[in-house]
Amino acid sequence: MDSTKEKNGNYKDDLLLRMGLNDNKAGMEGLDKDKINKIIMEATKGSRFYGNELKKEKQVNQRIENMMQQKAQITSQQLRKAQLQVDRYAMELEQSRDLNNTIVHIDMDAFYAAVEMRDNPELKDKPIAVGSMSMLSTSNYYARRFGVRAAMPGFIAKRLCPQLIIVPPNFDKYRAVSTEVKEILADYDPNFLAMSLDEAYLNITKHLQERQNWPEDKRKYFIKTGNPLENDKPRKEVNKLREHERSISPLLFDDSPPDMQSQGNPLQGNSDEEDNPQTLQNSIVFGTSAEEVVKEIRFRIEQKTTLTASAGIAPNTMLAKVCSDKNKPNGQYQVLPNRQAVMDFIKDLPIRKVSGIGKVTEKMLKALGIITCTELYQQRALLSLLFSETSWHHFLHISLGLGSTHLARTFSEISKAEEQYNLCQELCSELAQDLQKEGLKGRTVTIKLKNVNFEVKTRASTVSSVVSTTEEIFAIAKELLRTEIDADFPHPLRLRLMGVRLSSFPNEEDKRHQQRSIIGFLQAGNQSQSAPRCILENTDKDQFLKSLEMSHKKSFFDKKRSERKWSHQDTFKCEAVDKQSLQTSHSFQVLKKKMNENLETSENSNNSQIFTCPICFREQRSISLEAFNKHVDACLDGPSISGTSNMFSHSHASSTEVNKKENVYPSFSQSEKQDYETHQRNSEINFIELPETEDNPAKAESVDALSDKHSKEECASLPSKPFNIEKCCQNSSSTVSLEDIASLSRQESSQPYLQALVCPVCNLEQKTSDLTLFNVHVDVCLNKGIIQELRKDKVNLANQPRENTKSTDNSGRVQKTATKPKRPGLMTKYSASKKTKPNNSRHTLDVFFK
DNA sequence: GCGGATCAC
DNA sequence: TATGGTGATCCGC
Repeated sequence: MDSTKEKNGNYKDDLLLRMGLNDNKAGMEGLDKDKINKIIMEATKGSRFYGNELKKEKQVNQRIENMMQQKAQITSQQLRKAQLQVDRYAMELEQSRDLNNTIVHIDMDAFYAAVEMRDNPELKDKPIAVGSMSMLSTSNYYARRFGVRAAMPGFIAKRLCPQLIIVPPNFDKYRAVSTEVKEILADYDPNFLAMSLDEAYLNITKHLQERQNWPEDKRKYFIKTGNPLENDKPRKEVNKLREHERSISPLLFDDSPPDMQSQGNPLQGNSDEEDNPQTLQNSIVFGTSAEEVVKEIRFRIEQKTTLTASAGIAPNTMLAKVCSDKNKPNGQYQVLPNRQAVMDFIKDLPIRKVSGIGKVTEKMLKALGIITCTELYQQRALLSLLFSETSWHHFLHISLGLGSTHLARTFSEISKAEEQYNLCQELCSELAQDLQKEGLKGRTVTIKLKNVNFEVKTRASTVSSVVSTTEEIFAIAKELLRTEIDADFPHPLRLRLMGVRLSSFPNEEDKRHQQRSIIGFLQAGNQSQSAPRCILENTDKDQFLKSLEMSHKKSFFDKKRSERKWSHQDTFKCEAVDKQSLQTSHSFQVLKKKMNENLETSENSNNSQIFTCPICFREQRSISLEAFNKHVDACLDGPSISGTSNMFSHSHASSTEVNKKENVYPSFSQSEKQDYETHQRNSEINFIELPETEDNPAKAESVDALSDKHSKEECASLPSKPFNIEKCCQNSSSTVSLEDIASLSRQESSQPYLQALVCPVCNLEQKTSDLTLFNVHVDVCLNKGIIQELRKDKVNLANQPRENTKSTDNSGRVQKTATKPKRPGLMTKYSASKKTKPNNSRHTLDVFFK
């Protein structure tokens, strides 16, 4: 939603600068900036609101003054030290740069206003805003020419534009439209992350991979024509026709830079001839590239809702968000997944464009002469001395063009026995349905439990006769679960994942059938027959992935700390029996087929494969696939849970050290690294940084903060506390000399990929030299397909804080509100401290979406 | 821990 | 006439 932060400056940000503002030419229609500012100031000056704004500004100015004083005291020696420290971290970040994901940010154009205009043709070609005289939520582009913006009070807007029509918000309607859009988005990423009614992130990496093999008719869409039979729909036919015309207009499809096509996207196989949608008479075929996918998404949104969306495509969320703004409205933009493209894009980007940089941060950085990301990077050493670690880490991420490469959703653990039983039952029900579809019955019920520390347990029970109904399966699963709950009593089981599996199918037909599935691969080593499995993760797999990604940078202790904290959210809505679920089901079939193909390939050529067990992360060299599967099953089913856990953690701790080694010896060959890592694994846990970190809570705190910054583009609060250089230097690894760092700096641009590893599951080359990341990939390949496809929205939606929650508290602090819904009567901070009278004309920019 | 500041929508 | 509401994090106290 367009809120206070809008492109050409924003309403509140400029409020205090309006007195002396000058630039800007007059628009064709509407007002020039001078005039706008004048009107706003006249309406504002002298008000209590204005007084408060002045007060707040003073505080910020004071902060800036303090900062400048601190800056004046910094010695050149301090600065040099800081530079080393920061550059070391920058190199770590650079090394972990992940360009393998394709993230899309979708943003509906002037959403509320667009909906109102769509449904009331009289509003077309008129300046409108949604909201009240007290506050506007959004305005259409016509009104924006008069300076009418979101977060502006309606009465001021009226002064700017007397003919402005203010429409009261109709959230039910917006929600309904939003649902329509989200149904489309789910086709491309069932785990998409909705930030509000009009904004969402998608990770289309997987979709792109699958799409490469799609026949044309799967990418073909018919253009809706003005069929009189559809006139019963509320929308006016005239709109449809007009929108249809626009759907294939250059505006929709010619919005990316010309160089985009030629540079090519590594994710796409057969690109060129398909890069432009082929428009036939009444249909349109989209290509297989990311750009084409996003065009398709936007086309479908427009066809379905007659509303337009803008989109950004990039290797991470931070960039994707900025991109979606670039060609707004009704446009898209891509930053190609290579470092140069990212850095070029970032180069002159004003920091204020980045999500998380608000007006205060902007102002403080501006005082240091920092406006663009390049300047942000240039001043990195200084920033590390003036800002908190959390903040400068965040800044460094931004200035390197880094951001989240996956869509983290957060969930709370499930630790109440009752909830666990309920969950279990639901999973059994789900499983029973799947079994029914497949016509299967089995004798062995297995539950899989993963606790908050990622320790995995599987417990199975085999009965004498086959079972298949919810009740039958649950009866067995419940007992297995009860045993586990009882075993930990009085401590609760703190679960983040639960899965139920049925196996031991009686006949060959079932066996053959199952062997063709992904599950067959997973279980082939353990049982001659394999099983459909229904897994629900109460934390998103991506979240898991995030944690693992982070792990190689974090000590054992830090990892454990962050693992402890998972707040709660899931939003993917599974619609009942409609087109949606059919498509989902279809995509599952595709996945299964693909996995099967990969399996065959792997089997044919597995003599020389090196597999990495996704559970213990140990490499299994030169073994057969069957043996590998046996190993995985042993890991999964093995009784030594703590052992598994240790290996898990240990492996990551080792990887951390490997990374350090890489820093020191960047020319390490892959085999040397593997040997090194093996050695580390075989040696004692002395690389787990537990004692050091425990003794040094400040560091633990900081590493957590770092993980926060990795995981999401968070707002950076700006304390005036200087960064403690001594402590930091002390904390840095003593094995890295300054010369090493210097030599590394020189190699900054050298090729980081030493050798490609081949994933044993998807059989695709993973261009990373980082074994941990590779293992993460394998793990995801193994689990994600099943989880994403079979996971249903079991989490009680009523318990969701709200859909656009984007934050996870994995900082180790006590979580206050994330998992439980606020009670309606609760006094909010705002109403308790400031609000003087109830606001009856309440309207918000975002609303719970369920 | 709590409350203020910041940020997002 | 009149300048939102809510959730989240960070940080100072």
